[in-house]
Amino acid sequence: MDYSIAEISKITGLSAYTLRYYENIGLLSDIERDENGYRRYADKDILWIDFLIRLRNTGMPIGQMQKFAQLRRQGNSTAGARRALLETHQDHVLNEIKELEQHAAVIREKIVYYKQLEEES
Amino acid sequence: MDYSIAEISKITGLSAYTLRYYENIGLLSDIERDENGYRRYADKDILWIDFLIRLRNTGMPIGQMQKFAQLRRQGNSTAGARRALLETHQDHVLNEIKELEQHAAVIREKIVYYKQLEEES
DNA sequence: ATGATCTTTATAGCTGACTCTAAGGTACGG
DNA sequence: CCGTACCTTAGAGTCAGCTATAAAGATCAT
Repeated sequence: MDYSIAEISKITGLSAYTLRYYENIGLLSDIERDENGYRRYADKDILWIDFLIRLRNTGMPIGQMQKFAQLRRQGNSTAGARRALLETHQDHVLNEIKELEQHAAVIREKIVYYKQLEEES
Repeated sequence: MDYSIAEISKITGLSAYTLRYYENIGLLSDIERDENGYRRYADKDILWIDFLIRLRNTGMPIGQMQKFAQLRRQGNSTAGARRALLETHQDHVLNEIKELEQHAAVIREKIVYYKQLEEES
């Protein structure tokens, strides 16, 4: 199975613009082309794009994603480096979750404070 | 006690540029001036700046912070509106925490996968 | 009283991450 | 063979959120 850029856009939620952009900056590579030069995406590309989206959604900057994509292109021998990169990122994510929880607690206090203000007025 | 912009920058971690910028866009208001026109920040300003930082760190866009700051300037009668705004934001934050946890779980699986790859190679 | 080190304003520039435009090629229904 | 609906590229534009520059005034140590 392969897909046009419009189909992949629908499937992944990334715009066609963004898909081309990601390819330009090296996040996507080896995307097949049909006889007219149109991109044809494969199922494995969808998996990879979904993973990129996951990294993005956890706040990984594009520079690091590029590093990761580059290691991936270099084959299995870079598995260690890729794991290390992911573990560092994982630490960031877990840390961010903790911080968000603390912030959320303070915001909750503030909400309680406003409720009191409303009752008094 | 009052503080120069350089001191407040150190205390809050925001650059002097950012402090002036926040004042320009209405996030900070009624900052005192000394006889030379230099800004003099009060302790209440520090509390407010810290709260702004908290909102920022939980991903609140500046536009919403402006809305919040505007309500605050209008006095106690807006407590309800401010509480509502915070509650909506709180929902976003809690949701984001949930999503981050899910993403973190998938990244963990990926890390395990790379560990296997390394052992096989 | 001079140089270094603050501060002020207005305005320009930067970074990250897209998002769109222009100019053109391809496909396909009527 | 015309319209329109895709697709291509290179490059320009946008947006949020700062960050820096320029020109000038104030403070302070030597």
